[in-house]
Amino acid sequence: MAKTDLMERVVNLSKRRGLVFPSSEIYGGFRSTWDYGPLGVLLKRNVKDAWWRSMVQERDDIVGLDAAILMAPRVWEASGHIATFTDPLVDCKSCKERFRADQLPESGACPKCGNKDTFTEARNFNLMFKTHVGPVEEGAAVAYLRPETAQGILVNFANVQTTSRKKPPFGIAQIGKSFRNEITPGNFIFRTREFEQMEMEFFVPPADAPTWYEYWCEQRFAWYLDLGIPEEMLRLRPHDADELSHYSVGTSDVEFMYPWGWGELEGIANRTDYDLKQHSEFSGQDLSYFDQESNEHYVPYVIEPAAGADRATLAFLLAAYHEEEVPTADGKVDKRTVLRLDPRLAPTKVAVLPLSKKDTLMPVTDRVAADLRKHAMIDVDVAGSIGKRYRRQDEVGTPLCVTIDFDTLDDNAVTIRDRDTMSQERVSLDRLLDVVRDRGVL
RNA sequence: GCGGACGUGGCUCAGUGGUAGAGCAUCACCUUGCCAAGGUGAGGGUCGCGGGUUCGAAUCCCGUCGUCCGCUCCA
Repeated sequence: MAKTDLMERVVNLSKRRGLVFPSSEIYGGFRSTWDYGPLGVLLKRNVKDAWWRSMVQERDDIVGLDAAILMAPRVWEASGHIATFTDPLVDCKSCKERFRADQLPESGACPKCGNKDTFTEARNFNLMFKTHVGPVEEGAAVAYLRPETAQGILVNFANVQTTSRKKPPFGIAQIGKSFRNEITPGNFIFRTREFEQMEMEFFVPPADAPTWYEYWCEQRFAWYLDLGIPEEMLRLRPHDADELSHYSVGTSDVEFMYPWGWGELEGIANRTDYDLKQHSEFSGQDLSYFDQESNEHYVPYVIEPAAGADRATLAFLLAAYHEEEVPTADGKVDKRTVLRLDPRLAPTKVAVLPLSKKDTLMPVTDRVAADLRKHAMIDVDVAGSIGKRYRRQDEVGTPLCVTIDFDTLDDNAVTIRDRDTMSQERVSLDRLLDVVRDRGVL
């Protein structure tokens, strides 16, 4: 399939099957905003849950946090966001090129048109959303929507460290919304002004920072592989020195082969002790750590894997989308659309399908559904032919279908049908949960 | 922000001045009973939004919002 088509089809499927809708659609939409529908919210939640599980639940050196989106404005002065998030920009009226006003002397005239003094007034592009706290819009009451979740973690370093009794190396993980007034959002949910981040700040002794940086690059790359993204669609790209952020001495991006080319999925940065030192200075609080063994104070270095939940969701969708040809009963070829999502990410885990919606099959259908429901998101579908219902489930990536037929009433068994192989297996209802669990679906 | 293209029912699209159509999808009933699209019927759009021209506009003009592509930008 042509790559340009893939994006179109995934956007189309998202709308058609209730994964992602344009926000405020009945009002004509609102740029850069998207709403996750009934299936989309499940998919995205599964992505976040998988991240949280690997970061927090399955480790004893990382703890969680949920910090406020609104923070003291001084936080952003200390972090450097107020200074570096604002770019005065001008446009050349002749050739339409855009320049940073503070770099005009270097760039001289437009390379294209050669004209001078044809620039528009400098306008400030502040990537932070500004708002006002309290009823009066005064300068003193200004506040910002956080442009990254990281600062909520960094300013809580001492709180978390003392209450959790963790010692470096240890990390704090957080999932939450961030906001950036991007000049050019686009590519569906890839770049939006409101987005959700999955960030973890890992605090380490300064000397160990390079080692941990390498470690997290490998870990994070492996996470995407483990959840089903093909290796050829992933790469780890170290930043050149001139593209490093103001806080970083080393950054690598985990990039995904989107239909429009390689694009960032996650960035792993060595933020050094920049943030903690800045916050120490601006807040007046000591944010160093005292190491009993070496008997010395130090400000930890921070290794930060920062992932985008929306980008990851999009990547998993793109990687999972397949259209394939299957033979029909009468020897012809049929097309089926299937999302080959890892079962851990699939919005619906099991579909319960009575072969007939005649009254005789409904009581047992209800019982099976009630049992499965306690363990996972399921969908009961009684409408249309059984083949049609299989296709419906394939299209949204449901790993398993449990089909109840008239024999079920006699043998107390059902048919389990697999999304990927389309194979079927007869399973006793007594063993149903175990079998579903064995398939990695629970 | 600039340039170009586009915006018709849930989806894909036809319809270029005389009050809107198709396929798919959805729902009901029937049929079928393990891999979609068999039958009958039903619901659903005033053509992104606002304004203008006209006796009359989805169809022309202006504005606006949104989408895509290319720039620009992009911690």
